[in-house]
Amino acid sequence: MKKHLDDFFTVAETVKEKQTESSSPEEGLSKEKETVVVTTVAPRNLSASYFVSATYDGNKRRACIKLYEPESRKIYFWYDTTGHKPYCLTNLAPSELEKIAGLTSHTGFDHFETLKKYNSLLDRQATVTKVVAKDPLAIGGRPRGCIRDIIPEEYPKIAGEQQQAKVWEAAIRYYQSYIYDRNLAPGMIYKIENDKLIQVRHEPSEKTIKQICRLVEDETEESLRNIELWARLLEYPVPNFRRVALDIEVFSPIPTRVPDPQEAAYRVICATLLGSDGKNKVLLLRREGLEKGSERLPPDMTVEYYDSEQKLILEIFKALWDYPFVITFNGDDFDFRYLYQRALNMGLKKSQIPIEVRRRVCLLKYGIHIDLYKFFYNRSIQIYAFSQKYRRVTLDEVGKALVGRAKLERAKPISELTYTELARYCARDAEITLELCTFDDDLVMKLILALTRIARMPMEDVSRQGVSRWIRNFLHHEHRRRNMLIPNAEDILAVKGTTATKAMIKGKKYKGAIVVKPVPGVHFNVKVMDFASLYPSIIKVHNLGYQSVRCPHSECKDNKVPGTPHWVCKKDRAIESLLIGSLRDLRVKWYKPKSRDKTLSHELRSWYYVIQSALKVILNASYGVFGAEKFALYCPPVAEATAAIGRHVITQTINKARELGIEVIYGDTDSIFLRGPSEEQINALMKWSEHELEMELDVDKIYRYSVFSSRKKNYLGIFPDGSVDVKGMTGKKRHIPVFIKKAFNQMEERLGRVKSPTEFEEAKKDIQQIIRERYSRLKRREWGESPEELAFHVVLGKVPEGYTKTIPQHVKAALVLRKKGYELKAGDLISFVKVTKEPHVKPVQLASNSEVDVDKYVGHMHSTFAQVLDAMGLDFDEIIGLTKLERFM
DNA sequence: GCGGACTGCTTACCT
DNA sequence: ACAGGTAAGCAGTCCGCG
Repeated sequence: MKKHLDDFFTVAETVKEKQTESSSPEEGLSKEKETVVVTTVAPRNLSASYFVSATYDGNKRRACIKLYEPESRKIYFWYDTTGHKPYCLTNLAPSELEKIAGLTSHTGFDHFETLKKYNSLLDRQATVTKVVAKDPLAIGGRPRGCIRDIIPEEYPKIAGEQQQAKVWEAAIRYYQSYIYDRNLAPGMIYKIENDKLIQVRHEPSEKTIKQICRLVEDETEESLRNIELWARLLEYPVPNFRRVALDIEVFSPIPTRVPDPQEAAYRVICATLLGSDGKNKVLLLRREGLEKGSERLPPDMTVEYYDSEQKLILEIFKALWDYPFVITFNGDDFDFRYLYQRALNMGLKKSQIPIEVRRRVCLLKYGIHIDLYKFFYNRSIQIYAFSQKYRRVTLDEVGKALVGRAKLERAKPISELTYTELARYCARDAEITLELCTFDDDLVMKLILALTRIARMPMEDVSRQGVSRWIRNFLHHEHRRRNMLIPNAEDILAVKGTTATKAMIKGKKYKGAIVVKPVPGVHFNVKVMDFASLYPSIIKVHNLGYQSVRCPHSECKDNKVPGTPHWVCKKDRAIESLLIGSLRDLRVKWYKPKSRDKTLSHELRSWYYVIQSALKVILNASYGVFGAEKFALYCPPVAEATAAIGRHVITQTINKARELGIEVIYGDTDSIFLRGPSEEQINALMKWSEHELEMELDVDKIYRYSVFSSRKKNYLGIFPDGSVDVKGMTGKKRHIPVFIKKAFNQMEERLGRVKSPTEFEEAKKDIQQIIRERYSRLKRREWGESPEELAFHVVLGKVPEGYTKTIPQHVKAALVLRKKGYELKAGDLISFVKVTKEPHVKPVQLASNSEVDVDKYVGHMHSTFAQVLDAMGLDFDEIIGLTKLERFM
């Protein structure tokens, strides 16, 4: 039954039919086109395999699950055998629906079912009609004539104002609907027995799950059950992913221009296939007059020369039919799209192409395509999983930051490289790509798998979509599991309304967190306490969710949210509160400590680290999504209530600290900075928080001393080991010239050596000396051969034409570059120097030392150091030797 | 016509 | 396409000034 790869082409059957696979609003319309189904249909019985993806097969008209069998390391397709069909729900009875023109006669219509669902917005059972269809496109996805549009459009014509027609759950992708209804768990292990998909239990983890449940025993029974469900998902082992990294190079007649994949007008001249199984092959296209070159290639690399581009591409395709996982960096928008179009251009049949091109993504017919560009582009991943280690999402920058490997420098355009230069260049890209998903014991693959399990979505989707989709999906799943109607966003908004508080920032929807004005000065022996996951804790403890905030019960209206007109339900637990609360508890009480537990095996610890990172990413976004308009369960009062309770919590805590005689020198959102608190005072505050607020307040950091000016979000903290925590200081910001940063770093180093107030006085003198020295170097114009170190580096937030209101300096510099023939995109980093002549900026590449505006740089030094000097009672101008009178002139 | 006070825009950062 | 709050620099505008 296990078909060998070489048989694929023979099994492939071409079916001329409307393409009906996975309709989705995001992907828009599928054009009528010839589709090919290449099947590796699972045998009637298949051993334990990982559920890695799900789709809808338009030809078979059934859900299709992709299973990765870790022994053979192959993908098998299992097609639904339960007869599950796509549907949507409506409030109209079948008798009413039958009157609607074009509904029961719709070609995709199947039948009606009447059922009961719980409407959580109104807290009552509702009778709804399930409109079952033959395929998902009949429900929605076409521009006109979908069941979900016909019902609200046609019904008023026959019924007038009597009743409003409502449709629910019509925009859920079919394969997601299938996953929810069958309570399937993507990322988990299944086997096939007699064509039935059966989940496999992993016995060794049962013990662990009992342990976890004991750990959180204080919770309600419902929480406990929910925690157990999550724990079962997360405790399962991870497979080894057999994968190949792919990178291609394309000829381009214009060196600065990347060929357009829509046209694929130029030859594919090189490709690298680098497998996790040792495959390491560079494919080169023979071209006239091209030199071999003298570069040495790695000994384990095989180089193959091709006379025909078609053969080269077919060799790539062979790998795409073979590997269960294919990794690219930007394959969605370039490599796969280009290969697909190029293959069509040369007359290959779609059945010979292993790629499925959609509007925004490129998927594989056989395996799973992970586009790491999309994954690393995800802001939450960037910030919370990789703590901003990379800023711009380029292979070079992410590679350097995470695996310490940069792209190869290239002196010539791609098209002019010799064979060996080209091979090395392309191979390096593939190496970085593969390493990005193998480093730290497959961290990235494991992270994607953990998120797949939590979010209940296919690996392809979870690696491409944002955190709001992940959260939406696990909440949707929970709705279905509990037979709850999934509300429409506009209904939530209509019932719950908007916000009532006034934001500090113009244009924001509601008031956010509190930042306490710092006490300026140098404070020794500082302890920083903070609430573990403040907002998720609030959501958990205060039962926040769209159904509970402003619930329909009059008896709950006295349960007010401080500082708002909102109230919270006292009767029913909101599912967001339950689920986010469970995830919080699991992270804080189990996964985070376990990820540091040295008694565990390295392997287990690394998996626990991955899970705690995945949970961190989700928890950090779990409050924000409720205030995000695009979130499917958008509910501004929930976000507003969360922030309001947060303000209440921090102010109460500060008050209590003062009551206990502790001096609070600063605080931001969920943290308080305490000067010289005693052990007893700390303990008293922790106990109070536990009892009064039901929140865990812990000592997060200890500073030997800290340095505050009067600025918020701006301080230095010196740890006991002498390392320095720098927050918000200009001297550390990415855009500031290296020349200024160097002096700032010197100062930082000096501060790290200070152990006592007496020593601090010594350091003050040295710091003044550091500043004086840098100042006079600037005045003497001693910064090196070129003004490189004086360059500011500012990211272009949008294309230069996008700046209509003002033209900031970096844009002015960018426009100069453009004139010189540079191509500029949003996200590009512009480096420029401040010069004396109009328009006072110049791209660093074009600037010379003589035109530098030294006084501007003195000004920048002034403001950079003022942030620290203010705290020390020093003045920049006095340090550099200006008298008060001179400053005036 | 000019300069200071002000607002708004933009980027980078903090939680 | 998770949120709001803060700092800083500059662009552009308004207003007073015999």
